[in-house]
Amino acid sequence: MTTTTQSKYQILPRGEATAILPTGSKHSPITVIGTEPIRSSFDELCLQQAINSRTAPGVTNLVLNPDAHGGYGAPVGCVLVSPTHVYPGPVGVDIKCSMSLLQTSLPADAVIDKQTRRALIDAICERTPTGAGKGQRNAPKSRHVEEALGKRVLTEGASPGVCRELGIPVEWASRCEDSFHVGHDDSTGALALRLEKLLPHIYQFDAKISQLGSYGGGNHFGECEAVEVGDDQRSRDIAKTFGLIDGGIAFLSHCGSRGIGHSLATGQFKSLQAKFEQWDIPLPGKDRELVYAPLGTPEANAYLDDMALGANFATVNHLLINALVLEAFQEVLPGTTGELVYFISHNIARKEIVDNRPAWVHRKGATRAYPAGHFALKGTPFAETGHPILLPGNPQAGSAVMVAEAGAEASCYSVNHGAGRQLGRKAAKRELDQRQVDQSFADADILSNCRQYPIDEAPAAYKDFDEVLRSVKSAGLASEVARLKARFVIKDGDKADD
DNA sequence: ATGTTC
Repeated sequence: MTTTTQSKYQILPRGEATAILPTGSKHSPITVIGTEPIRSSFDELCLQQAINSRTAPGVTNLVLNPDAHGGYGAPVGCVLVSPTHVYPGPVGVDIKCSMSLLQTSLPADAVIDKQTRRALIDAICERTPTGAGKGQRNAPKSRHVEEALGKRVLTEGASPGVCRELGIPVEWASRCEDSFHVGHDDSTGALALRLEKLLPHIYQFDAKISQLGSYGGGNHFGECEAVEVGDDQRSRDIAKTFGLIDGGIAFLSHCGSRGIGHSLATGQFKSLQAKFEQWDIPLPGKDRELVYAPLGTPEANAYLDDMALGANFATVNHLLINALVLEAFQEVLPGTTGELVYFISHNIARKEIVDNRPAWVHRKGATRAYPAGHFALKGTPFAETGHPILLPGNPQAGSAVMVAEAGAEASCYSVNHGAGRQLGRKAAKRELDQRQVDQSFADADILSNCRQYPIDEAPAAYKDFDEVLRSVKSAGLASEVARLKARFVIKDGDKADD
Protein backbone atom coordinates (compact mmCIF):
# COMPACT_ATOMS: atom_id res chain seq x y z
CA MET A 1 0.00 0.00 0.00
CA THR A 2 1.53 3.32 -0.95
CA THR A 3 1.43 6.52 1.10
CA THR A 4 -0.78 8.27 -1.46
CA THR A 5 -3.62 5.85 -0.85
CA GLN A 6 -2.96 5.42 2.86
CA SER A 7 -3.67 9.09 3.47
CA LYS A 8 -7.13 8.55 2.01
CA TYR A 9 -8.35 5.96 4.50
CA GLN A 10 -8.04 4.56 7.99
CA ILE A 11 -7.53 0.88 8.74
CA LEU A 12 -9.66 -0.51 11.54
CA PRO A 13 -8.49 -3.94 12.74
CA ARG A 14 -11.28 -6.46 13.31
CA GLY A 15 -9.58 -9.76 14.03
CA GLU A 16 -8.71 -11.49 10.78
CA ALA A 17 -11.00 -9.20 8.83
CA THR A 18 -10.06 -5.54 8.50
CA ALA A 19 -12.06 -2.52 7.56
CA ILE A 20 -11.07 0.36 5.32
CA LEU A 21 -12.84 3.65 5.85
CA PRO A 22 -12.33 6.48 3.38
CA THR A 23 -11.17 9.55 5.37
CA GLY A 24 -13.98 12.02 6.09
CA SER A 25 -16.58 9.60 4.75
CA LYS A 26 -19.87 8.91 6.47
CA HIS A 27 -20.12 5.52 4.80
CA SER A 28 -19.75 2.26 6.66
CA PRO A 29 -16.23 0.90 6.16
CA ILE A 30 -15.11 -1.51 3.45
CA THR A 31 -14.70 -5.01 4.90
CA VAL A 32 -11.39 -6.57 3.92
CA ILE A 33 -10.94 -10.33 4.18
CA GLY A 34 -7.35 -11.57 4.29
CA THR A 35 -4.34 -12.24 6.46
CA GLU A 36 -1.80 -9.41 6.82
CA PRO A 37 0.47 -10.65 3.97
CA ILE A 38 -2.58 -10.83 1.70
CA ARG A 39 -3.83 -7.36 2.69
CA SER A 40 -0.45 -5.77 2.03
CA SER A 41 -0.47 -7.27 -1.48
CA PHE A 42 -3.38 -5.06 -2.63
CA ASP A 43 -2.09 -2.48 -5.08
CA GLU A 44 -2.96 1.21 -5.46
CA LEU A 45 -5.42 0.64 -8.33
CA CYS A 46 -7.32 -2.03 -6.40
CA LEU A 47 -7.67 0.16 -3.27
CA GLN A 48 -8.65 3.24 -5.27
CA GLN A 49 -11.31 1.22 -7.11
CA ALA A 50 -12.56 -0.13 -3.76
CA ILE A 51 -12.91 3.40 -2.34
CA ASN A 52 -14.58 4.67 -5.54
CA SER A 53 -17.02 1.77 -5.38
CA ARG A 54 -17.78 2.16 -1.67
CA THR A 55 -18.58 5.87 -2.05
CA ALA A 56 -20.55 5.45 -5.30
CA PRO A 57 -24.30 6.28 -5.36
CA GLY A 58 -26.58 3.78 -3.65
CA VAL A 59 -23.80 1.46 -2.47
CA THR A 60 -24.44 0.19 1.08
CA ASN A 61 -21.72 -2.47 1.51
CA LEU A 62 -18.40 -3.31 -0.08
CA VAL A 63 -16.27 -6.37 0.69
CA LEU A 64 -12.73 -6.98 -0.60
CA ASN A 65 -11.67 -10.63 -0.83
CA PRO A 66 -8.13 -12.06 -0.47
CA ASP A 67 -7.73 -12.43 -4.25
CA ALA A 68 -8.65 -8.78 -5.01
CA HIS A 69 -6.95 -6.86 -7.84
CA GLY A 70 -7.84 -4.06 -10.27
CA GLY A 71 -10.84 -4.65 -12.56
CA TYR A 72 -13.53 -2.74 -14.50
CA GLY A 73 -14.28 0.21 -12.22
CA ALA A 74 -14.52 -2.09 -9.20
CA PRO A 75 -11.83 -4.57 -8.09
CA VAL A 76 -11.98 -8.18 -9.23
CA GLY A 77 -12.53 -10.02 -5.95
CA CYS A 78 -15.18 -7.73 -4.44
CA VAL A 79 -18.83 -7.75 -3.40
CA LEU A 80 -20.84 -4.56 -4.01
CA VAL A 81 -24.31 -4.27 -2.47
CA SER A 82 -26.93 -1.74 -3.55
CA PRO A 83 -30.68 -1.71 -2.82
CA THR A 84 -31.21 1.10 -5.33
CA HIS A 85 -28.71 0.84 -8.22
CA VAL A 86 -27.19 -1.64 -10.68
CA TYR A 87 -23.51 -1.54 -11.64
CA PRO A 88 -22.25 -3.27 -14.82
CA GLY A 89 -18.53 -2.95 -13.84
CA PRO A 90 -18.82 -5.13 -10.73
CA VAL A 91 -20.30 -7.89 -12.90
CA GLY A 92 -17.74 -7.46 -15.65
CA VAL A 93 -17.40 -8.43 -19.31
CA ASP A 94 -17.65 -12.19 -18.80
CA ILE A 95 -21.21 -12.22 -17.48
CA LYS A 96 -21.80 -15.22 -15.18
CA CYS A 97 -18.32 -16.66 -15.49
CA SER A 98 -18.71 -19.78 -13.31
CA MET A 99 -17.38 -23.07 -11.99
CA SER A 100 -19.07 -26.46 -12.34
CA LEU A 101 -18.19 -29.93 -11.07
CA LEU A 102 -19.30 -33.28 -12.48
CA GLN A 103 -18.82 -36.37 -10.28
CA THR A 104 -18.35 -39.53 -12.36
CA SER A 105 -18.84 -43.15 -11.26
CA LEU A 106 -15.19 -43.94 -12.07
CA PRO A 107 -12.59 -44.80 -9.42
CA ALA A 108 -9.33 -42.79 -9.68
CA ASP A 109 -7.37 -45.84 -10.89
CA ALA A 110 -9.53 -46.02 -14.04
CA VAL A 111 -7.77 -42.84 -15.20
CA ILE A 112 -4.14 -43.67 -14.43
CA ASP A 113 -3.11 -45.21 -17.75
CA LYS A 114 -1.66 -42.49 -20.02
CA GLN A 115 -3.29 -43.87 -23.17
CA THR A 116 -6.70 -43.77 -21.51
CA ARG A 117 -6.10 -40.18 -20.42
CA ARG A 118 -4.96 -39.22 -23.97
CA ALA A 119 -8.09 -40.82 -25.39
CA LEU A 120 -10.24 -38.87 -22.91
CA ILE A 121 -8.49 -35.59 -23.78
CA ASP A 122 -9.12 -36.22 -27.49
CA ALA A 123 -12.75 -37.23 -26.94
CA ILE A 124 -13.39 -34.09 -24.85
CA CYS A 125 -11.65 -31.76 -27.32
CA GLU A 126 -13.74 -33.21 -30.16
CA ARG A 127 -16.82 -31.99 -28.30
CA THR A 128 -15.84 -28.87 -26.31
CA PRO A 129 -13.44 -26.56 -28.18
CA THR A 130 -11.07 -24.08 -26.50
CA GLY A 131 -9.86 -20.70 -27.78
CA ALA A 132 -11.19 -17.27 -28.73
CA GLY A 133 -13.90 -17.33 -31.34
CA LYS A 134 -13.96 -21.12 -31.40
CA GLY A 135 -17.39 -22.67 -31.77
CA GLN A 136 -18.96 -25.91 -32.90
CA ARG A 137 -17.28 -26.17 -36.30
CA ASN A 138 -13.97 -26.64 -34.47
CA ALA A 139 -15.35 -29.62 -32.58
CA PRO A 140 -16.83 -32.33 -34.85
CA LYS A 141 -18.80 -34.03 -32.07
CA SER A 142 -20.29 -30.88 -30.50
CA ARG A 143 -24.06 -30.22 -30.53
CA HIS A 144 -25.28 -28.17 -33.45
CA VAL A 145 -27.46 -25.30 -32.21
CA GLU A 146 -29.80 -23.50 -34.63
CA GLU A 147 -30.57 -19.82 -34.12
CA ALA A 148 -34.12 -20.56 -32.89
CA LEU A 149 -32.80 -22.81 -30.12
CA GLY A 150 -30.08 -20.26 -29.37
CA LYS A 151 -32.74 -17.63 -28.70
CA ARG A 152 -34.51 -20.01 -26.32
CA VAL A 153 -31.20 -20.60 -24.51
CA LEU A 154 -30.76 -16.85 -24.00
CA THR A 155 -34.32 -16.23 -22.81
CA GLU A 156 -35.14 -19.46 -20.91
CA GLY A 157 -31.77 -20.59 -19.56
CA ALA A 158 -31.71 -24.25 -18.47
CA SER A 159 -35.47 -24.77 -18.81
CA PRO A 160 -36.64 -28.40 -19.08
CA GLY A 161 -37.36 -27.81 -22.80
CA VAL A 162 -33.91 -26.39 -23.54
CA CYS A 163 -32.22 -29.18 -21.55
CA ARG A 164 -34.13 -31.88 -23.47
CA GLU A 165 -33.27 -30.28 -26.85
CA LEU A 166 -29.57 -30.33 -25.96
CA GLY A 167 -29.40 -33.70 -24.21
CA ILE A 168 -28.74 -32.18 -20.79
CA PRO A 169 -30.22 -34.17 -17.85
CA VAL A 170 -33.17 -32.03 -16.71
CA GLU A 171 -32.44 -32.74 -13.01
CA TRP A 172 -29.08 -30.95 -13.27
CA ALA A 173 -31.01 -27.67 -13.09
CA SER A 174 -31.59 -28.37 -9.39
CA ARG A 175 -27.80 -28.37 -8.92
CA CYS A 176 -27.40 -24.80 -10.22
CA GLU A 177 -27.00 -21.68 -8.08
CA ASP A 178 -29.54 -20.31 -10.60
CA SER A 179 -30.70 -22.46 -13.53
CA PHE A 180 -32.29 -19.52 -15.33
CA HIS A 181 -32.52 -15.73 -15.14
CA VAL A 182 -35.57 -13.55 -15.85
CA GLY A 183 -35.85 -9.97 -17.08
CA HIS A 184 -36.11 -6.72 -15.11
CA ASP A 185 -39.86 -7.29 -14.51
CA ASP A 186 -39.27 -10.89 -13.37
CA SER A 187 -40.62 -12.23 -16.67
CA THR A 188 -39.13 -14.26 -19.52
CA GLY A 189 -41.17 -12.19 -21.98
CA ALA A 190 -39.11 -9.07 -21.24
CA LEU A 191 -35.99 -10.97 -22.30
CA ALA A 192 -37.56 -12.10 -25.58
CA LEU A 193 -38.55 -8.51 -26.41
CA ARG A 194 -35.12 -7.18 -25.49
CA LEU A 195 -33.38 -9.86 -27.56
CA GLU A 196 -35.44 -9.05 -30.67
CA LYS A 197 -34.56 -5.37 -30.26
CA LEU A 198 -30.86 -6.16 -29.82
CA LEU A 199 -30.56 -8.74 -32.57
CA PRO A 200 -29.73 -6.42 -35.50
CA HIS A 201 -26.93 -4.87 -33.43
CA ILE A 202 -25.19 -8.07 -32.33
CA TYR A 203 -22.20 -8.86 -34.53
CA GLN A 204 -22.40 -12.42 -35.97
CA PHE A 205 -25.13 -13.63 -33.65
CA ASP A 206 -25.15 -17.08 -35.27
CA ALA A 207 -21.40 -17.52 -34.65
CA LYS A 208 -21.90 -16.56 -31.01
CA ILE A 209 -24.75 -19.05 -30.61
CA SER A 210 -22.49 -21.73 -32.10
CA GLN A 211 -20.13 -21.18 -29.15
CA LEU A 212 -22.57 -23.03 -26.89
CA GLY A 213 -20.59 -25.85 -25.24
CA SER A 214 -17.14 -24.24 -25.56
CA TYR A 215 -14.50 -23.10 -23.06
CA GLY A 216 -12.90 -19.99 -24.57
CA GLY A 217 -9.43 -18.87 -23.48
CA GLY A 218 -7.54 -17.04 -20.74
CA ASN A 219 -7.98 -18.64 -17.33
CA HIS A 220 -10.84 -20.88 -18.48
CA PHE A 221 -10.22 -24.62 -18.31
CA GLY A 222 -11.59 -28.12 -17.98
CA GLU A 223 -9.84 -30.47 -15.56
CA CYS A 224 -10.14 -34.15 -14.74
CA GLU A 225 -9.77 -34.54 -10.98
CA ALA A 226 -9.13 -37.21 -8.38
CA VAL A 227 -11.41 -36.42 -5.41
CA GLU A 228 -9.86 -36.46 -1.91
CA VAL A 229 -12.52 -35.94 0.77
CA GLY A 230 -11.28 -34.68 4.17
CA ASP A 231 -10.61 -37.30 6.89
CA ASP A 232 -13.01 -35.86 9.47
CA GLN A 233 -16.58 -37.12 9.88
CA ARG A 234 -18.16 -33.73 9.10
CA SER A 235 -16.37 -33.50 5.73
CA ARG A 236 -17.49 -37.06 4.93
CA ASP A 237 -21.11 -36.30 5.83
CA ILE A 238 -21.17 -33.07 3.80
CA ALA A 239 -19.40 -34.74 0.84
CA LYS A 240 -22.17 -37.36 0.82
CA THR A 241 -24.87 -34.66 0.58
CA PHE A 242 -22.89 -32.94 -2.17
CA GLY A 243 -22.61 -36.22 -4.10
CA LEU A 244 -18.80 -36.30 -3.95
CA ILE A 245 -17.11 -39.72 -4.06
CA ASP A 246 -13.82 -40.00 -2.16
CA GLY A 247 -11.19 -41.59 -4.41
CA GLY A 248 -13.39 -41.05 -7.46
CA ILE A 249 -12.94 -39.12 -10.69
CA ALA A 250 -14.66 -35.76 -11.16
CA PHE A 251 -14.46 -33.06 -13.82
CA LEU A 252 -14.11 -29.36 -12.97
CA SER A 253 -14.93 -26.63 -15.52
CA HIS A 254 -14.35 -22.87 -15.55
CA CYS A 255 -15.94 -20.78 -18.30
CA GLY A 256 -18.54 -18.12 -18.90
CA SER A 257 -20.79 -16.53 -21.50
CA ARG A 258 -18.21 -16.34 -24.33
CA GLY A 259 -18.66 -13.83 -27.16
CA ILE A 260 -22.33 -13.14 -26.48
CA GLY A 261 -21.75 -12.11 -22.82
CA HIS A 262 -18.81 -9.97 -23.91
CA SER A 263 -20.82 -8.11 -26.53
CA LEU A 264 -23.81 -7.62 -24.20
CA ALA A 265 -21.53 -6.25 -21.44
CA THR A 266 -19.45 -3.97 -23.66
CA GLY A 267 -22.65 -2.72 -25.34
CA GLN A 268 -23.97 -1.72 -21.91
CA PHE A 269 -20.71 0.03 -20.94
CA LYS A 270 -20.73 2.06 -24.16
CA SER A 271 -24.38 2.98 -23.96
CA LEU A 272 -24.22 4.05 -20.28
CA GLN A 273 -20.94 5.95 -20.79
CA ALA A 274 -22.55 7.89 -23.65
CA LYS A 275 -25.48 8.82 -21.40
CA PHE A 276 -23.26 9.94 -18.50
CA GLU A 277 -21.40 12.15 -20.97
CA GLN A 278 -24.58 13.50 -22.58
CA TRP A 279 -26.15 14.32 -19.20
CA ASP A 280 -22.85 15.49 -17.71
CA ILE A 281 -23.19 13.29 -14.62
CA PRO A 282 -20.01 12.97 -12.53
CA LEU A 283 -18.66 9.43 -12.26
CA PRO A 284 -17.47 7.96 -8.93
CA GLY A 285 -13.69 8.54 -8.85
CA LYS A 286 -14.05 9.85 -12.44
CA ASP A 287 -13.83 6.22 -13.52
CA ARG A 288 -15.57 5.64 -16.88
CA GLU A 289 -15.99 1.97 -15.99
CA LEU A 290 -17.94 2.72 -12.80
CA VAL A 291 -21.11 3.69 -14.64
CA TYR A 292 -24.42 2.74 -13.00
CA ALA A 293 -28.19 3.02 -13.36
CA PRO A 294 -30.87 3.67 -10.71
CA LEU A 295 -33.39 0.80 -10.45
CA GLY A 296 -36.63 1.42 -12.32
CA THR A 297 -35.04 3.52 -15.09
CA PRO A 298 -35.04 2.27 -18.72
CA GLU A 299 -31.23 2.09 -18.44
CA ALA A 300 -31.33 -0.21 -15.40
CA ASN A 301 -34.01 -2.35 -17.05
CA ALA A 302 -31.93 -2.73 -20.20
CA TYR A 303 -28.84 -3.67 -18.17
CA LEU A 304 -30.70 -6.24 -16.06
CA ASP A 305 -32.20 -7.78 -19.20
CA ASP A 306 -28.83 -7.98 -20.97
CA MET A 307 -27.17 -9.43 -17.88
CA ALA A 308 -29.91 -12.09 -17.72
CA LEU A 309 -29.49 -12.95 -21.42
CA GLY A 310 -25.74 -13.41 -20.95
CA ALA A 311 -26.25 -15.33 -17.71
CA ASN A 312 -28.68 -17.73 -19.36
CA PHE A 313 -26.14 -18.46 -22.11
CA ALA A 314 -23.40 -19.08 -19.52
CA THR A 315 -25.67 -21.45 -17.57
CA VAL A 316 -26.57 -23.60 -20.56
CA ASN A 317 -22.96 -23.39 -21.80
CA HIS A 318 -21.74 -24.99 -18.55
CA LEU A 319 -24.46 -27.64 -18.45
CA LEU A 320 -23.86 -28.57 -22.10
CA ILE A 321 -20.10 -28.81 -21.48
CA ASN A 322 -20.80 -31.20 -18.60
CA ALA A 323 -23.14 -33.30 -20.77
CA LEU A 324 -20.54 -33.42 -23.57
CA VAL A 325 -17.70 -34.28 -21.16
CA LEU A 326 -19.80 -37.14 -19.75
CA GLU A 327 -20.47 -38.32 -23.32
CA ALA A 328 -16.70 -38.28 -23.98
CA PHE A 329 -16.05 -40.37 -20.85
CA GLN A 330 -18.74 -42.83 -21.98
CA GLU A 331 -17.14 -43.14 -25.43
CA VAL A 332 -13.74 -44.04 -23.93
CA LEU A 333 -14.94 -45.88 -20.80
CA PRO A 334 -18.40 -47.31 -21.59
CA GLY A 335 -20.84 -47.50 -18.69
CA THR A 336 -19.52 -44.38 -16.95
CA THR A 337 -22.27 -42.33 -15.32
CA GLY A 338 -22.06 -38.81 -13.95
CA GLU A 339 -23.99 -36.38 -11.78
CA LEU A 340 -23.60 -32.62 -11.49
CA VAL A 341 -22.34 -31.68 -8.01
CA TYR A 342 -22.92 -27.95 -8.47
CA PHE A 343 -22.73 -24.98 -10.83
CA ILE A 344 -21.91 -21.61 -9.23
CA SER A 345 -20.95 -18.21 -10.62
CA HIS A 346 -18.40 -15.60 -9.57
CA ASN A 347 -19.41 -12.74 -11.95
CA ILE A 348 -23.08 -11.92 -11.43
CA ALA A 349 -25.48 -9.55 -9.67
CA ARG A 350 -28.31 -11.28 -7.77
CA LYS A 351 -31.31 -9.90 -5.94
CA GLU A 352 -30.84 -11.03 -2.33
CA ILE A 353 -32.01 -9.92 1.11
CA VAL A 354 -29.32 -7.84 2.86
CA ASP A 355 -30.02 -6.22 6.26
CA ASN A 356 -33.67 -7.24 5.94
CA ARG A 357 -34.31 -5.57 2.59
CA PRO A 358 -33.92 -6.58 -1.06
CA ALA A 359 -30.67 -5.46 -2.65
CA TRP A 360 -28.61 -6.26 -5.75
CA VAL A 361 -25.53 -8.15 -4.60
CA HIS A 362 -22.86 -7.79 -7.29
CA ARG A 363 -20.18 -10.45 -6.99
CA LYS A 364 -17.17 -9.66 -9.19
CA GLY A 365 -14.66 -12.47 -8.86
CA ALA A 366 -16.52 -13.53 -5.71
CA THR A 367 -18.52 -16.68 -4.96
CA ARG A 368 -21.80 -16.85 -3.05
CA ALA A 369 -21.42 -18.66 0.29
CA TYR A 370 -24.69 -19.55 2.04
CA PRO A 371 -24.13 -21.67 5.17
CA ALA A 372 -26.36 -24.37 6.66
CA GLY A 373 -29.78 -23.03 7.61
CA HIS A 374 -29.65 -19.96 5.33
CA PHE A 375 -33.28 -19.22 4.43
CA ALA A 376 -32.57 -19.06 0.68
CA LEU A 377 -31.45 -22.73 0.71
CA LYS A 378 -34.78 -23.95 2.09
CA GLY A 379 -36.15 -26.69 -0.15
CA THR A 380 -32.79 -27.33 -1.86
CA PRO A 381 -30.59 -30.42 -1.32
CA PHE A 382 -28.22 -28.19 0.67
CA ALA A 383 -30.54 -26.69 3.31
CA GLU A 384 -28.80 -28.50 6.18
CA THR A 385 -25.19 -28.32 4.94
CA GLY A 386 -24.80 -25.09 2.96
CA HIS A 387 -24.29 -25.31 -0.82
CA PRO A 388 -21.01 -26.46 -2.41
CA ILE A 389 -18.41 -23.75 -3.08
CA LEU A 390 -16.11 -24.64 -6.00
CA LEU A 391 -12.77 -22.88 -5.55
CA PRO A 392 -10.16 -23.35 -8.28
CA GLY A 393 -6.54 -23.28 -7.08
CA ASN A 394 -4.10 -24.70 -9.61
CA PRO A 395 -3.63 -28.16 -11.17
CA GLN A 396 -0.67 -29.00 -8.93
CA ALA A 397 -1.80 -27.68 -5.50
CA GLY A 398 -5.33 -28.74 -6.38
CA SER A 399 -8.71 -27.06 -6.17
CA ALA A 400 -11.09 -27.10 -3.21
CA VAL A 401 -14.72 -27.92 -2.60
CA MET A 402 -15.72 -25.85 0.41
CA VAL A 403 -18.82 -25.17 2.47
CA ALA A 404 -19.76 -21.84 4.05
CA GLU A 405 -19.65 -21.25 7.82
CA ALA A 406 -21.87 -18.89 9.83
CA GLY A 407 -19.05 -16.31 9.74
CA ALA A 408 -19.75 -15.72 6.03
CA GLU A 409 -22.36 -13.17 7.08
CA ALA A 410 -19.42 -10.75 7.56
CA SER A 411 -18.59 -10.92 3.84
CA CYS A 412 -22.21 -10.59 2.59
CA TYR A 413 -22.18 -14.39 2.28
CA SER A 414 -19.28 -14.49 -0.17
CA VAL A 415 -15.83 -15.95 -0.56
CA ASN A 416 -13.10 -15.39 -3.15
CA HIS A 417 -13.23 -17.12 -6.56
CA GLY A 418 -9.79 -18.66 -6.74
CA ALA A 419 -6.14 -18.19 -5.96
CA GLY A 420 -5.74 -14.80 -7.64
CA ARG A 421 -2.76 -13.82 -9.76
CA GLN A 422 0.71 -13.54 -8.27
CA LEU A 423 2.31 -12.46 -11.57
CA GLY A 424 0.69 -10.47 -14.37
CA ARG A 425 0.58 -12.20 -17.75
CA LYS A 426 3.55 -10.21 -19.09
CA ALA A 427 5.59 -10.81 -15.91
CA ALA A 428 4.81 -14.55 -16.07
CA LYS A 429 6.04 -14.74 -19.67
CA ARG A 430 9.18 -12.84 -18.71
CA GLU A 431 10.01 -14.57 -15.42
CA LEU A 432 8.90 -18.18 -15.87
CA ASP A 433 10.69 -20.83 -17.92
CA GLN A 434 8.56 -22.87 -20.34
CA ARG A 435 10.64 -26.03 -19.97
CA GLN A 436 10.46 -25.86 -16.17
CA VAL A 437 6.69 -25.34 -16.30
CA ASP A 438 6.20 -28.34 -18.61
CA GLN A 439 8.60 -30.43 -16.52
CA SER A 440 6.62 -29.61 -13.35
CA PHE A 441 3.48 -31.01 -15.03
CA ALA A 442 5.38 -34.12 -16.15
CA ASP A 443 6.76 -34.60 -12.60
CA ALA A 444 3.24 -34.35 -11.16
CA ASP A 445 1.97 -36.76 -13.88
CA ILE A 446 -0.62 -34.23 -15.10
CA LEU A 447 -1.37 -34.45 -18.84
CA SER A 448 -2.69 -31.62 -21.00
CA ASN A 449 -4.19 -31.09 -24.45
CA CYS A 450 -1.49 -28.44 -25.02
CA ARG A 451 1.94 -29.21 -26.47
CA GLN A 452 3.27 -26.46 -24.19
CA TYR A 453 1.27 -25.41 -21.10
CA PRO A 454 0.34 -21.69 -21.46
CA ILE A 455 3.07 -20.05 -19.38
CA ASP A 456 0.94 -17.12 -18.17
CA GLU A 457 -1.42 -19.74 -16.71
CA ALA A 458 1.31 -21.75 -14.94
CA PRO A 459 0.69 -22.57 -11.26
CA ALA A 460 3.62 -20.27 -10.35
CA ALA A 461 1.73 -17.32 -11.89
CA TYR A 462 -0.93 -17.70 -9.17
CA LYS A 463 -0.82 -17.05 -5.41
CA ASP A 464 0.01 -19.84 -2.98
CA PHE A 465 -3.31 -21.70 -2.76
CA ASP A 466 -2.87 -22.87 0.83
CA GLU A 467 -2.23 -19.28 1.97
CA VAL A 468 -5.41 -18.19 0.16
CA LEU A 469 -7.38 -21.01 1.81
CA ARG A 470 -5.97 -19.98 5.21
CA SER A 471 -7.41 -16.49 4.67
CA VAL A 472 -10.87 -17.92 4.00
CA LYS A 473 -10.74 -20.40 6.88
CA SER A 474 -9.22 -18.08 9.52
CA ALA A 475 -11.83 -15.41 8.75
CA GLY A 476 -14.48 -18.06 9.53
CA LEU A 477 -16.08 -17.82 6.06
CA ALA A 478 -15.85 -21.42 4.87
CA SER A 479 -14.16 -24.77 5.48
CA GLU A 480 -12.70 -27.34 3.12
CA VAL A 481 -14.69 -30.49 2.36
CA ALA A 482 -12.54 -32.01 -0.39
CA ARG A 483 -9.42 -31.38 -2.46
CA LEU A 484 -9.40 -32.05 -6.20
CA LYS A 485 -6.07 -33.13 -7.75
CA ALA A 486 -5.66 -32.78 -11.52
CA ARG A 487 -5.10 -35.89 -13.70
CA PHE A 488 -5.30 -33.92 -16.96
CA VAL A 489 -6.07 -30.35 -18.02
CA ILE A 490 -7.88 -28.89 -21.05
CA LYS A 491 -6.60 -25.35 -21.78
CA ASP A 492 -6.44 -22.99 -24.74
CA GLY A 493 -2.89 -23.29 -26.07
CA ASP A 494 -0.68 -25.05 -28.65
CA LYS A 495 -2.53 -28.30 -29.26
CA ALA A 496 -0.55 -31.51 -28.71
CA ASP A 497 -1.63 -32.84 -32.14
CA ASP A 498 -0.74 -29.70 -34.17
C1' DA B 1 -12.61 -12.01 -20.34
C1' DT B 2 -13.13 -10.94 -25.79
C1' DG B 3 -15.70 -11.33 -33.05
C1' DT B 4 -7.56 -10.79 -29.00
C1' DT B 5 -7.10 -3.78 -33.87
C1' DC B 6 -14.94 -1.06 -34.35
